[in-house]
Amino acid sequence: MPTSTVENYLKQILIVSLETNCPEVPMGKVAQGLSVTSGTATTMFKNLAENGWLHYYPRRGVRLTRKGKALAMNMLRRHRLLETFLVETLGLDWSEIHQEAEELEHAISEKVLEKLDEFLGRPRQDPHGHPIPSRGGVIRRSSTQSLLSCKAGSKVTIESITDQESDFLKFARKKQLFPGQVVSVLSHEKLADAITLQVGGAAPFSLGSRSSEKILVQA
Amino acid sequence: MPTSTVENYLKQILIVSLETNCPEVPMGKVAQGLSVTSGTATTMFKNLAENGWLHYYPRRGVRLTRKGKALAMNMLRRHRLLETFLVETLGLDWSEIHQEAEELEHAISEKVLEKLDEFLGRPRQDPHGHPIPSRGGVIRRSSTQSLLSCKAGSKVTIESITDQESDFLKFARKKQLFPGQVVSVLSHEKLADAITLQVGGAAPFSLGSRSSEKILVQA
DNA sequence: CAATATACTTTGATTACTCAAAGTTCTCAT
DNA sequence: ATGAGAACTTTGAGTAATCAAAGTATATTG
Ligand SMILES: [Mn+2]
Ligand SMILES: [Mn+2]
Ligand SMILES: [Mn+2]
Ligand SMILES: [Mn+2]
Repeated sequence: MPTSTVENYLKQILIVSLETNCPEVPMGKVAQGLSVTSGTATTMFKNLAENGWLHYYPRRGVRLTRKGKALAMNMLRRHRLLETFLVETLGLDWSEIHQEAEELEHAISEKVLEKLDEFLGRPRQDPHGHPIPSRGGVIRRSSTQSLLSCKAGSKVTIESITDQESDFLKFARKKQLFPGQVVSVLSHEKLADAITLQVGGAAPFSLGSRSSEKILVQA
Repeated sequence: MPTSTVENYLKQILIVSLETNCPEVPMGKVAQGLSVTSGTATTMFKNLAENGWLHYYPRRGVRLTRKGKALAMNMLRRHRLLETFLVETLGLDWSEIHQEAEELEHAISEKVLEKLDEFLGRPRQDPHGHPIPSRGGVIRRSSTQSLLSCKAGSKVTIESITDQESDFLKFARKKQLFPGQVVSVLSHEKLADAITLQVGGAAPFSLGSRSSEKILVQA
């Protein structure tokens, strides 16, 4: 049985590889995502490789094995189903559910997970708009476009918010930036590093590149 | 923050002290209940004492401090609310929920617990008939009478089943032995170490002392 | 009261993480 | 091509939890 630490590493590796569209993930991204030192992650990588979860190519990165990817997908499924449960059933705010799910995902059994999925009506995305992997480990491909890549004058629909920070999510909700919302891009200044948006009938406002990158959209 | 190991030790100590009606709990009962060696429990006791969770009286036992008892009661509350959720909301069988709750109790936050309690309608007992402590750590006193202490000819109501073993619970359900059921004690042979029961219109059957001790009843 | 059994404690070792700090390799810009 | 900096690895040490086995105190019982 994998420990919860192993589960967290594998899930983080999968998340980075989905984000970058590349199966090989550098050590630094994983260490940063898990808030551990680089030495810790290196040591762990050797361990994970020894146990068949991934291939470790020193100074180049890691790549999940079939077994590692299956576990990582399952963790993503757990995490996102739990987030959905916390919002839909218990009524928690979407800005506070990530940390809760981060713990619960390791404690829930396959049996309870299945019952939960059934209870929720087999949802296909979580409250942040992220796709929920199927029981077999298949996941819908996410959009490759963020608000940052939108031209002035375009009108797009928000697919997901890729930041789990409570403060950012609270801000996003206040500005009506959540999955399903339609956004008009009023201007996009490459040099000023900012875009100006309008959502619904509310007053227009601007986002920097850091923030607009976090919002994935569909043309 | 206490680790989940600390939480398990304190909860186990509380359970034994409630069962025996005595605040001082011997090391052996705790080690056995947690399936660790006696040396491990001794080492842990010194640790728990150093951190103010309990008083340790070498070779006599331990006694929870106010702080330790508060945490232990909270763990019992978590455990029993989770068991209730697993049966009432997700529809798991009462014979399989204990192990699930044993993990989940450490992963759930106070905030989620409160929402869960509200969602469940503030239940006062779990599926095995055990009282659920209030948020303030107050618990209903359990019955002191078990089926073993019942005289032949008496008719009693089952309050709770004090064994969490899946196999025993499956057997109990099959024999209609669960909280709320009315049982007639047909005979009680002290020397043969057995009682004969009848529940509802079903055929009478016998229980040994080991088993009948596990079923608490109200006159 | 002594001998024995029971309950408990101590000791030394192991596992699974973690960090800080020192060392190594690789990349890239001059 | 070289030297500076980034990215990565190694080393040594610490924490929390566990066990087996040896040692000690207390209770039971002949
Ligand atoms: Mn996690
Ligand atoms: Mn999410
Ligand atoms: Mn537990
Ligand atoms: Mn119970």
